[in-house]
Amino acid sequence: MIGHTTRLRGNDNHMESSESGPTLRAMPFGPGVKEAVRLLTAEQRAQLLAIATQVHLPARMVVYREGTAADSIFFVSHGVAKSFRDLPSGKRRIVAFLFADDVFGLAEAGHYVNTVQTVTPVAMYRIGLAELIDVLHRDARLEFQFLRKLTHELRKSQRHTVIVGRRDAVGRVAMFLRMLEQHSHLHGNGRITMPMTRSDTANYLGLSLEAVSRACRMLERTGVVTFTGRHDARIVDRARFDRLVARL
Amino acid sequence: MIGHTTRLRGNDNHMESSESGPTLRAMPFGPGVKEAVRLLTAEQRAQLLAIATQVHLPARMVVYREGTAADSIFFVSHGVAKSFRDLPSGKRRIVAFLFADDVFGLAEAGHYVNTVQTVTPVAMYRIGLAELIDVLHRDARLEFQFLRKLTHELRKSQRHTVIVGRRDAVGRVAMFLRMLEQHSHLHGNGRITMPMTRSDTANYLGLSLEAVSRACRMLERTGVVTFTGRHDARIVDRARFDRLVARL
DNA sequence: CGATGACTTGACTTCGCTCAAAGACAGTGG
DNA sequence: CCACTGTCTTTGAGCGAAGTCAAGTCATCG
Repeated sequence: MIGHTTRLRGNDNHMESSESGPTLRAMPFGPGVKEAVRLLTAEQRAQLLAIATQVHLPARMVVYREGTAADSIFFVSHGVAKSFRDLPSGKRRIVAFLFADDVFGLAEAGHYVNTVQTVTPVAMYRIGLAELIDVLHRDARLEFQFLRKLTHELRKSQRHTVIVGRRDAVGRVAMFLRMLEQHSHLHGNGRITMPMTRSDTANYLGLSLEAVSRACRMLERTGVVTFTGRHDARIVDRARFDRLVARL
Repeated sequence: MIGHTTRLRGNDNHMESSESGPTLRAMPFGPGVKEAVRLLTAEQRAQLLAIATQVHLPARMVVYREGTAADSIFFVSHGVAKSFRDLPSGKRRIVAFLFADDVFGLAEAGHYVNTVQTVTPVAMYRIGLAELIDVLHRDARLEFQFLRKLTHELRKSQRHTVIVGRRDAVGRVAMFLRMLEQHSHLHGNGRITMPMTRSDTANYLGLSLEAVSRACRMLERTGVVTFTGRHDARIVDRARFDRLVARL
């Protein structure tokens, strides 16, 4: 089910330097914090690490295919993947991009509903479904963090629906850039990395890849964004950019 | 925050004939069952009932508004509501329709993210957020059912995104009818009730209401569906209907 | 350095949106 | 019980924006 993988057992106890177990990131329910934060405590991460297998995949590898029996769920620790469905017409709809601190692999009726494929090289943790459920049944606090994460994902999906519902291509691309910016805001100040292809972007936004290309060119021509290389953008005119995003 | 309501305390213990507390409906993770089922046991429902307030609302009432402080979550027991956001342009996007056994009111940073308004008269349970979290922290099994429900909602939202991503109006309307059919399959055999207006349907599908109207007329003219009254449809030619749904 | 795949650009078509007006329905009050 | 009225819905004409088809350019990796 999984392609070629390099497996490192994560259960030889003590945490590694940069990696100390699966993580989740989400917006909290309550007031106060207004952006997504890491949800799990060190102990909770250790608890998950104990039943996890670390997996490294190169770019463009299929993690699992739609319809196959689901036995594991996955936690992204580094890299980007895409979750999609191929439609009868041959078109492909990307349902979500998966970044660090995201979970994927939640089944329906025992089978995965989407196909997941890496976009960049990805480091992730794999946990058997049965083991995870077992842990969750024992630890309500930990389970609650999953509830928060799922709620967060639901909102993201709803936002995605709103984006796709827009009529204008430039607006959709602008919203997409804004979304990516938040995921790569480690770089700071308008620098955005778009690891995925134009085709992936189009499939995510419900546009043709030509329309995405034209929209990007338009953003550049009007001086709102500059592209330094195909996968690196930079917001130049933040005010006009925000106006494009809001105008829907 | 809530409009005019008729409140019946749900915590005078013993269950009423038809209503014995909040419910959830979702597709299970594991194999076997292939459709959404009721998730909660009688004891779990009673447990929630103990902290719930029953609320009855007439049609077109706002339950809560986007951006207001979130202190409760709601369980629909009967009727239909819509969850939407009003966009800067004045357009409205309906993010979900809420049916019996659905939950709504999950907050983000202490505030509701969408506005919820009843479409038909709605009977529902209201539970204080603090009380619910308290119960969930005490009962991992119950909490797990919420996890299943949330996962189910995430899938529905993803499907919604795919629908909205379609280009053709008739296909989108057909998928919408199929969705409604599953929610009213109690009636059985192609009879579908559409409680919402054309305008609501349009806002849900990302179409203009004229486009929805034309699509319905088209479906009728080509003999795929018949409309007996504005809010009642019936699938006549199932084969061609399925082909319309699939052709995307 | 050459080839494959990704991206851009252009011409033409299509389909849904906008604007506009007329037709059905449901709830209200006489 | 029925006419009235506001809302919801249908239908039409014209326009614009994105899709499709078709070349041509660029980059990336062997």
